[in-house]
Amino acid sequence: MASPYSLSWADAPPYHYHGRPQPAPDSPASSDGAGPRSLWIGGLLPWMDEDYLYGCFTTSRELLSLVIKRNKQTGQSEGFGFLKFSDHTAAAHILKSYNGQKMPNAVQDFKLNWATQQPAPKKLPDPDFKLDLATQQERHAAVDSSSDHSIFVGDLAYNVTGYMLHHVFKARYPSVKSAKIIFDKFTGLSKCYGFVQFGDVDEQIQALTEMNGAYCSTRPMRIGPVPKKKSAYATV
DNA sequence: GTTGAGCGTT
Repeated sequence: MASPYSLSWADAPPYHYHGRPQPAPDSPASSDGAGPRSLWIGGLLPWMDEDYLYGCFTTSRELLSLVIKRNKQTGQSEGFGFLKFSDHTAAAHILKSYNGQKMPNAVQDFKLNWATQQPAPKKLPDPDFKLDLATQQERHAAVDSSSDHSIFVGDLAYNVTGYMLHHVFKARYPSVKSAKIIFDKFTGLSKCYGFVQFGDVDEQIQALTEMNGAYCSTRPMRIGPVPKKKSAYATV
């Protein structure tokens, strides 16, 4: 008999193991390694401390430091932190290979992005600071554009990850850009719903009807339109 | 039954 948990279609992520020793990062021609070197990591659960994160990235010798932001009064993790690497290339590699992959001993995926650089204390901004502004603008643009062509996916099983959801939709709709599961910040458990973002509006509309009732893992999904995100700030 | 998450200290 087949295992009820056969999730072969949501197989292990491709980039998870870095078995080969990597060349020393001491290449003097580091001009091509220029650029941002800090990553932001979010979606952390309260129990995920520095040791846990170091354990996640032991294969990266370019990881210089790691910090989790904590509430100064309570000492509780604020759910995000920063990873600093010795060069841009290493950081970019970690971002690409880890982002969206499943976190060890947790149900959720790594949520990584470029960090906004140090909040420039009381100095005049360097010319390099433009880079940071550009990065920020890119990020905001990405957020803004993420509101279009999304669908709501409910009735998900608890074990469905963003990776699985993405896979199920991407198989039918090539324009799928992203899929995300909403997790409870404190328990880390799935809230059993998520969002899938399409690049093509026609595929979005098709999916609204075609994927309603389709199975992901053990349950039929319920598809719905996404209401406008609460726009706290009017476009005035 | 269900409608979202985001950037630090020296």
